[in-house]
Amino acid sequence: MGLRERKKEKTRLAILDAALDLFLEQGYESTTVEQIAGAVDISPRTFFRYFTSKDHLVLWFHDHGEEIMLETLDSRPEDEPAFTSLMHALRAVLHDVESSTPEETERFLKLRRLLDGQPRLVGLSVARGAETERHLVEAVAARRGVDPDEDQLSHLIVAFASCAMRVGFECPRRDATVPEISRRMAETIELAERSLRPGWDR
Amino acid sequence: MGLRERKKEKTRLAILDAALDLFLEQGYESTTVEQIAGAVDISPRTFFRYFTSKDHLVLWFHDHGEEIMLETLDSRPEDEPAFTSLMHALRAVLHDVESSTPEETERFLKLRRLLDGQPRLVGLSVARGAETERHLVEAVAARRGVDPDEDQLSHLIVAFASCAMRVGFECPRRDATVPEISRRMAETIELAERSLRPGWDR
DNA sequence: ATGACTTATGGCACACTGTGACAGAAAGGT
DNA sequence: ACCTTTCTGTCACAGTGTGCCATAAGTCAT
Repeated sequence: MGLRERKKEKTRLAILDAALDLFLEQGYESTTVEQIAGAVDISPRTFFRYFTSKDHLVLWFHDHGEEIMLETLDSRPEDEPAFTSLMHALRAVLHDVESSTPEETERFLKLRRLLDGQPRLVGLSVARGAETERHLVEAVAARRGVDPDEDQLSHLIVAFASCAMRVGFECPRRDATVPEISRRMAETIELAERSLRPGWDR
Repeated sequence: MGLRERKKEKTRLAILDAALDLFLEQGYESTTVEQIAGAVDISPRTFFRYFTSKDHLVLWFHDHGEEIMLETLDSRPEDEPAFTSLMHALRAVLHDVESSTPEETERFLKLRRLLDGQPRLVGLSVARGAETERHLVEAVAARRGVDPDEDQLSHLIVAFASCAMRVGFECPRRDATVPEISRRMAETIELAERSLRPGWDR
């Protein structure tokens, strides 16, 4: 990994950190790209080369999460019920958060604090989740050997799973620590599994 | 209802119709507010007095739907399980679409065609749905006599319900008629109810 | 009708996001 | 050192969305 790439990664994280701090300090809307760029000493134009939009900053976490979910899904046994596999994938994301560096953890918590009670941003996040769902539906349909366009159950399985994820992540309001979030998420997963009829996902 | 209000309503619908047609014709992104305003002979400034944003055009349906759902929820017996009530609320929305005027139906179908396969717009719609969910959670929590901040099950009930709604609405790709959509939605509702353990929503 | 009142509209200036194009700087390879 | 590739800043520009103010249209008296 050359100097170039290392520098880029450093810049990317610097932008992200500066932005999160500014957002938490003065609010998302009232922070401009110009301010963020100023804080890390780059031009606004360059900002848009690192993040395609201001919104993209808030969605940074999703890209990573989606990757982990798809990988985990791939590694689960073929004959495992799809919803169970998805819940494992969800736990894998959680585990990744738990085992990440302090810097990453802090970013994650800052983002959570930022989202908390800001419908506009939660909306963005949910919308991004819908995008992820499309990929998951394809993976699930492939596993079940059906056409994703025709099979409603594949859609429902993924939709229910991402509901559980969303409830688990959003529910714990106020400042929370990673262990607290983790516990809460585990509770939600259990609750979801208890709510569904055994074998519903075939 | 005075002349003023009638005129306003007429303008609002004229804007909506012109916008939907332009969107379907040349795409959402490449249609400007200026064009839409031009098509109905108002100034761009006035456009923003009818719709707070260009995106708002796409969300027009939600406002109505949310209203119906909350009303229906209110009219259901107190002791009915919450998820069942939500499914009834969903059927009420559907019924409203079925029994609306040809103009309204056409708008609905155009909107569906517009959303179809446009992640950006589906995202908007989903994000708006998250907003609705917050209101529904409050209503459901009130019915169940719990604090919405503490009770995960209330969140899960609403989340599952809105999943079912989303799957039902999105799933039928391609041009569809209202009866087809309706049938599909009924299927989804049944599927969702079959998937859940009886009494899970207490 | 005439006038007074309220509300809707248009026009203007403006801030902000996001993009294309180009020139110069930085890094990589030889 | 050189040349190539990639990154960066600057500039110009299109588009969305808002505040402000003057004017036009509607409402409601008398």
